[in-house]
Amino acid sequence: MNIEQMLSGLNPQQREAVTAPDGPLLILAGAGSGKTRVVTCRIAYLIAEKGVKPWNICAITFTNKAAGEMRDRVNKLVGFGAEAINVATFHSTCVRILRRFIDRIGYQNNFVIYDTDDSKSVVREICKDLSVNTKIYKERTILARISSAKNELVYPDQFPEWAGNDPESVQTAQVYAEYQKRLKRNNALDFDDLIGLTVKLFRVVPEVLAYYQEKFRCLLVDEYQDTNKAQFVLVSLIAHKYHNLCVVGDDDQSIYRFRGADIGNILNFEKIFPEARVIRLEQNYRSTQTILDAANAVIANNQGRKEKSLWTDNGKGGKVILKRFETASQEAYYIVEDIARQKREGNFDYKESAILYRTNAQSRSLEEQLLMENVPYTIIGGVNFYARKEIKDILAYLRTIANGQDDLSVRRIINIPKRGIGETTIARIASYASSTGTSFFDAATQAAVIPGLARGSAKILDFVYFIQKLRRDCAGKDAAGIVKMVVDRTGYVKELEAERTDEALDRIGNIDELISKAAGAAGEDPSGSAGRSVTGLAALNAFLEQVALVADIDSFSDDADRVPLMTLHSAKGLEFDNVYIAGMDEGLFPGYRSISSGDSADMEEERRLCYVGITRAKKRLTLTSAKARMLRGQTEWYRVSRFVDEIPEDLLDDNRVKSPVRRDEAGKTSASFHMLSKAQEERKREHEEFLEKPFYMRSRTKAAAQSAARPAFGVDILKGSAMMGSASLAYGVGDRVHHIKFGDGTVKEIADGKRDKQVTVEFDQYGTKKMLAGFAKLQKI
DNA sequence: AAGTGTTAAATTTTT
DNA sequence: TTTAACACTT
Repeated sequence: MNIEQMLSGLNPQQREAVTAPDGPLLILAGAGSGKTRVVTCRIAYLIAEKGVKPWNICAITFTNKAAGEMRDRVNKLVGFGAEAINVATFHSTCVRILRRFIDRIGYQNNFVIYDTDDSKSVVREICKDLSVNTKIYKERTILARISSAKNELVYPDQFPEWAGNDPESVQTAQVYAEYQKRLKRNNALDFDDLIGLTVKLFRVVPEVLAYYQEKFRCLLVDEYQDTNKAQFVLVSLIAHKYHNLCVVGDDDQSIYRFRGADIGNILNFEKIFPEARVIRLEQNYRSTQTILDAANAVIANNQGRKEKSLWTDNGKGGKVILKRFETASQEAYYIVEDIARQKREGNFDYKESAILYRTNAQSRSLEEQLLMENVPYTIIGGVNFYARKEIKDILAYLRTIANGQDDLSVRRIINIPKRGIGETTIARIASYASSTGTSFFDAATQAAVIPGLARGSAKILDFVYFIQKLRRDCAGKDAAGIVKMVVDRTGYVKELEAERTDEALDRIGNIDELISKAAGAAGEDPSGSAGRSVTGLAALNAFLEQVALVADIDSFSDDADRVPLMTLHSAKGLEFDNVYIAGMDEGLFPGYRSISSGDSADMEEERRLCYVGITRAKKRLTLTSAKARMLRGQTEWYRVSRFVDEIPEDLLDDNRVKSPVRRDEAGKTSASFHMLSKAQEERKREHEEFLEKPFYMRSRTKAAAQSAARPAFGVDILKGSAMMGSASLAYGVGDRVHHIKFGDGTVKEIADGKRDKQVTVEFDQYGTKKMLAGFAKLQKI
């Protein structure tokens, strides 16, 4: 594409950013301001106008998805030579560097990558071995502290000084040191090591650094607001020679502080690079002005930020819709109904209507409702695909085949499927391994000579031979073929099939997916020499490499017309015509932790998350809230989120009823509310007064919590609106009924549901629908 | 060693 | 509510 043409399609600020001369450049890109476009155009500009060689450009993102998108767009823009540009995530860029040079700092180049689960197992083991009291010092906490130390480039020897000498830190220091030793022994790196050890490599081996300073002469970093200290240092080191560092980000969208992201990196960019040029992109091409105004109003309540204000020349658009419900299921019902209606009326496809929420737990009630109404959906996130048990089992096999040094994987599968190898046997092998200084697998090879294993050694050797045979038989197979072989020969799927449960079927489905992912990865040689398909252990290694660094969001595509459900975090970087943010409740969003932490930085991060959510919407935004919802089995009560109050009223289409008598969504069925006896009314009032105080401010003694939920109305009144209606259904199977939206129909079935009766009606116009009696508002005709 | 049952415990967000 | 860790039984 012609560069003149390309530039003429940009607004002045964008053009300035694209054509800015060499030197540090900070692009403050508000939500929807065409950030990716600017980055890709700049890359094209550098190549075409500045004579920069494609292989001297390195563009770094956080997710594979972002990298993939950037890759596609760069390819289109640059054409010849584009494939030589490094477009990759922080982690995969580091892996590539380490695969090549990590032996310079005493590691092996064929290391494996541990995920958080693996790390946790290692920590658990260490705690056992060092007899750490995990009642006081939780494994999770220890792991979190190790991780944040690594994010700050604090290595084990520096940890005591860094952390202090309170008992917990002393304990953590020991675990950290041992953890690092074991990882090394297992030839493994965790996620944080990928960054941290690359930095170490650069610091310890100057010629390697010098090599990359030359190679990545032009460095571009996306989502810079999410970088942590280690990533900052990494980038600074590489950019130190040429200062050609272009960072793009939005401090208002920094939402990963909890895992070490340091918003200071972007806020202080100009202090660190005094010659930096700063360009603000404030024109938004995504949303309506009303949505932007709402977002601006919310984020304005944050202190530590770069002042900026988004605007658009899109129209004003409709107001932000705000709905308040009694319960989470009513909230879900409304959202699903509304999505269905938008689809019916031809306003928005399912895939254009996204449901966002703060916590994954909230997806449940929404999912139930979507199922009930037969609305297709996809949930993004939750348990990472590669964290699922069955997938981890298969992967452990693959790792064992690829590299017997990874004790964790070997031990994971040594008794899967059951081979009669128990804990004591494993412990014997482990101690033999550590006394002889070999890996667990190598020790197992010697089972015959391990003291105390006389009887069990045959089983061990069977396992060893099994693995060795698998290893030999990899020859000539591609990754998918190898996965298939493992699945077949272990009998993994067969075993699941025998279970005959839904869950087992699910797992089989996941394994099939793994195989097709492997098939998709086939032939893709990560070192670049495309075209030649790889087989055998090389193919296996390539696949394992790919698999280690993927997130769920990476595989999200909007091919199928399904309603996407995801957390606000996952939604960052995406956009939808019609967005619902569910659970706008104080205590849920913002979460009670950030309310009670006393650290305003926590609240500001929540607010940024809210800002991210609002700015996902292009045309229509709905915020919903519920008075009460179930949280781990208990009903908790919420008032409306403060973020809602931060939106000016004139931007809101607000259904919060101001009149004293509340009519809930169920309309007539909630007449039950008005049939309470005087005494009951009184108790309900008392209860509500008590509950004025949100749950997270009440004393948390068990007794108090129980008496709060039980003696007064609590749960009953919640379920009541639905249940009381169903206790006396005015219709039965075979009756003709009328529905306010679907018109007339015949009742086909009435089934007892969890909360309510589920009525199946065959409507004359709209076909068969299943609905909850309490909400359906069916009238006998 | 494997299966069963009990208890406790925990819940943000994920490259 | 759901999950994981632990103890106990067979």
